[in-house]
Amino acid sequence: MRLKPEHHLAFFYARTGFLHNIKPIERQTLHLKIVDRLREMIEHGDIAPGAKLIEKDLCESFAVSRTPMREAIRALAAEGLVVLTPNRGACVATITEAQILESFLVIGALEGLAGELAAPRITEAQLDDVRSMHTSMLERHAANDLDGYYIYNRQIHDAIFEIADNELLKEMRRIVFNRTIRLRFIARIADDEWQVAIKEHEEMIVALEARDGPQLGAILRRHLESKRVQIARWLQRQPSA
Amino acid sequence: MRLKPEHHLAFFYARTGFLHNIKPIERQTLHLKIVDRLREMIEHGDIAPGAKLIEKDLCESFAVSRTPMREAIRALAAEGLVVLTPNRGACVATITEAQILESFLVIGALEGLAGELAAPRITEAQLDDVRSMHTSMLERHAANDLDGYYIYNRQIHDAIFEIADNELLKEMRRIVFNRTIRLRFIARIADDEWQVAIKEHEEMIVALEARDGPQLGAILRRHLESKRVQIARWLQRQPSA
DNA sequence: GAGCTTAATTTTGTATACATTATTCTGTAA
DNA sequence: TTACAGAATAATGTATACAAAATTAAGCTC
Repeated sequence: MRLKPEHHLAFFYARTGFLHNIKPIERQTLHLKIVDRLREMIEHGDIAPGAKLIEKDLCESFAVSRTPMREAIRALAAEGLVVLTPNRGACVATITEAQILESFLVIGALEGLAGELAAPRITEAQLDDVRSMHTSMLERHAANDLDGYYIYNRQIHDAIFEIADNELLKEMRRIVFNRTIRLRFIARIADDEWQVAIKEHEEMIVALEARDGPQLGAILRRHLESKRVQIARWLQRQPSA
Repeated sequence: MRLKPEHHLAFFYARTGFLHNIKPIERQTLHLKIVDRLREMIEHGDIAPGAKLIEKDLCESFAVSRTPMREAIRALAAEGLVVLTPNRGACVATITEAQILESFLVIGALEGLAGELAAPRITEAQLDDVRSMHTSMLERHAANDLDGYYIYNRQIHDAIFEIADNELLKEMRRIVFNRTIRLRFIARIADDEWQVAIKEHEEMIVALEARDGPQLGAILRRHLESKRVQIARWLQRQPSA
């Protein structure tokens, strides 16, 4: 049966257990290092959404005591990557279909602003870089290499945020991404949607060359709206669970 | 001498010290309660930007041990309200003029999206509520009551985010506000700017009545841009430090 | 007194111990 | 078997103890 929007995408619920092949962590400011490692593992799906984080297991896996581990978990909870329940510990945050679609609206607003700011500021050198990424992206598309395509696609969007030169804006994007990034490891684009995305990227280059902020902002908002619709369709296609 | 954009608004640097008149904290899930209290104190300016958070002092003030206090500080650091330096503890985050202006750009993007989403969704009952807040706001303006004006102004903007019905969007706004809220306790609006703000609010009501999302979004982006310019002027006017 | 070196103190970072709350297991009754 | 009660276990929550780093103070030279 199909998942309702209010249902979770965490299809399985796993106890953490002892995790193998974990690099040891150097002493001092442990909690920051643990935060990075746990975030990486959560984003990469090594720890499933909804999985409970058992302090003891994680401590043994990382070979640290509970003090820095708890500090790390609290920090991740403040970021929204983990959910705390009093006296019942922490779970990896789950995300509903509705929340995924919500997040694309927010990312659209952020990318739109990034575009508005970036276009008037871009230097010739930066423009060359973006053009080069764009060319590489087209090559990956021609080779039907979706993973490669995504890498360059991501580079272009990252570059726009860099050029926009607004630290808070980048930070907000990072936070939103943190909560939806797992999806990018599974969602595949359809061919016709891919064509549209390419076309929108062409328009972005034109707007950048024209240093037209409002125009680039509008294109990016439209681009993210396309992605949102694409994800919505992909979720529709998913077979159940 | 004037502060350069890269200089901090934290004009004084205070050691925490024992804080008096602190309500005791009930046991269990202490760190969450401490987070709330510390956040409140930081936002209200009871602990100055740049002030170092001495664990021992804070623990004595709140009558808790270092464990939950450290967890709380780590959580606040993840929110960006506090800055950690390895082996040197935590300071209340400072904010530069440039960062303040950056934050208004981001808030503008978020409010713009909120407007786009809210206008097509608003019910007659909700519209009546907003109209009522708007009327109250106008009254406070007529009475030259700036504090009262800000309360209703805030209510209207909150209402638009509520009607937009996007949890992540609200969360992002909360995070951005957390980092700039201290400013709202000091920045005063000039009379002509006040007039402009009122006019923009009138337009917002019209767009809401027309259920015109793009229009409301545009107005809100412009409204926040006005605020940004207003804050920039206010910062210019500040006598030095 | 200024500037440096070094010891004393303070503060942060980590590990462990104890208290409290959840969860699981076991045995019994229907 | 199912349902429940209560004990046993395990997990989280908090406090304290110890280690390492940073800061401050003291002493010394010039």
